[in-house]
This record gives sequence, structure tokens and C-alpha cells, in this order.
Amino acid sequence: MTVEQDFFNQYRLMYRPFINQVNVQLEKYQLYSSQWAVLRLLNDKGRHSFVEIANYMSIEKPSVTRFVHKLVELGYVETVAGRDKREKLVQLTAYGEELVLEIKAHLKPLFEQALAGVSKQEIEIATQVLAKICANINR
Amino acid sequence: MTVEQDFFNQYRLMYRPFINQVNVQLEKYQLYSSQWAVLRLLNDKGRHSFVEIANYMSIEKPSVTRFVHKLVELGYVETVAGRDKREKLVQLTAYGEELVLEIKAHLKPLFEQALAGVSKQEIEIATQVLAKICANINR
DNA sequence: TAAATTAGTTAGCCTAGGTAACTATATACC
DNA sequence: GGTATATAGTTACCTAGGCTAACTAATTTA
Repeated sequence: MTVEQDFFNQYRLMYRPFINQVNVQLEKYQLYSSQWAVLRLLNDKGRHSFVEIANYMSIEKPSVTRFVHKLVELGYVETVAGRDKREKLVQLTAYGEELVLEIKAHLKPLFEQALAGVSKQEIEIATQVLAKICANINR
Repeated sequence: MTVEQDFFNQYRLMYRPFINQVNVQLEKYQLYSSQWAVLRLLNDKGRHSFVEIANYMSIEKPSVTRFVHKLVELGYVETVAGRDKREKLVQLTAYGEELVLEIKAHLKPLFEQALAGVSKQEIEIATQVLAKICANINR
């Protein structure tokens, strides 16, 4: 078995337990991990149109419509007029912004426990590897 | 944003494009990436019971039943009697074994392209980080 | 100004997971 | 030994979270 295959095997193996743990932590906010990913994007990089969110997350527009409508219902985000009459921008509400901070703090222990015994340097290398793969794949 | 959160964000971001690419490559074998993961397990580590497969993949037994029945239909695996009358072991057929080799070769270029510009050493570190997380989470 | 493109929506489908409840077998406990 | 509990796999049905196709409205291009 090659190092490459090994890596992707391990990558895959981690997915379900990780997502399950995150979902357990997010339950009290009525969120799933994919909805949380949208909130994080809006918090870290400001408002985005539906198409921008779709591209960022590598999903299709109808899926974004559903996520966003759910998040609007929960009062975490709102849509505002975009650059022209077609476009709508999604942004966090004041409540949503508070919540993101709270959730980040709430998730922190999980992330730290998951990465226990791994040095900062190793985490950074692993992060760079993942980023590089994204760039290679989406090219 | 902490290095931990950054890492998990990047991890998540890679998932969909990666799985989609793998699925495209597996289409000609009528497989999805999760079914392929089962075949790989059987090839790399020999025959497993349904429960063992469920534990390894962090999924529930009914999901395994479905996977395996699909793979039996395709003629890639077969079930044999286990250690007692309840247990059934799943193993590759001769055809399945050939196929695993073929698929591994078929996927190799994709993995190499995805990891282009990443050193063996970095890949190994990233793999260890992922394995460590699995161990930490499942504890 | 007609044709093509783009943003978002709607409807309906599929995968890949889940839970609950079941059968058959095996083990543990009085 | 017989009853209670546990375990392996199955069945039926539910859900999250994707997808495509076809649509409307607005915009850009030819």
C-alpha cells in the first residue's frame, strides 16, 4: 500500500466519528455540522451570495437555498440586497454573531481533545496538506 | 481563529470535492466510495464479520447489511459461516480480489495528482495526525 | 432588441446514513 | 437446567444532505 492510499484511507476513516461528535455538540443550537460550516464562513469572511457559498462549500445552489432558509428561520442569518436585483447576500444577524462566538467556545474542548498529543507544528503541516489537496483537486 | 479550528475547517472543506472525484473514478465499477472502503478493508485485513465492519467504519449494522448485500450482488464478495451460527464473515471473491487490484491501480493517478507538490514526509505526518485524531475521538 | 447568461427557487430524486423492533443464537446467573 | 441478558444479523421506515432539471427574474452580449 502506498503512502498516498494510506493517507486517503485514514482521511475517510476519520470522517464519520468526527462529524458525529461535532453534531452532538451542535445539537443544543439546533444545527448540523454543514449549517455550522456556513455560519463559520459568514463569520470569518463576511457576507456572501448564495452562489459564493455554493462554490466555497462545493455544493449546488439548491442545497444552499435550503441551508440558508433554515438558518434564517432560526434567526441566525438574514439576507440583504446584493450588487444587482438578482443577487442576495447572506450575513449573520447580531444574534447570529453572538452565537458563533458561543459555539466556537463550545466546540473548542472537543477539538483540543481530538488533537491531544499532536504538536502545533504537526497540525499546521496537516492543515497545509489538506489545503494543497483542495487546490490540486479543484484545479 | 486557532490552529485546531483551522485544521478541522480545512478537513471539512476537502471532503466533498475529494469524495466526488473518487466516485467519478469508481463509476465504471458500479461502486461508491463507501463500498470501496469496505472492499479495501477486506483486501488489506482479510475477512470480517458484519459487526467488525460496522465498528471499523463507524457506521451501524443495518448500513453494513446493505453495503454487503450490494457487493454480493455485484459478485465482489461472499459470506461464509463464522465462529458460531449467528456470525457471518464477509470475504472477497476471486473476482473481487482481481478487481481490488485493478481499482487500486485505477485510483492511483488521482491520489498522486491530489498530492502533487506534497512531500512523502508531509503526507506521512498528515496521516499520523488523522490516525491520532481517530484514536482520540474513539476513546 | 433578441439571445445567452446568471442568481436564486421549486420539485422531485438518490445516497448513505440513522433508530426501533425483530429473529436466532449464545452466554450468564440463580 | 431454565430463565434473563447479550449478541449477530435483518427488516421497515425515517432523515440529512446532497443531486438534476426546469423554472423566473434580472442582466449582459451580440
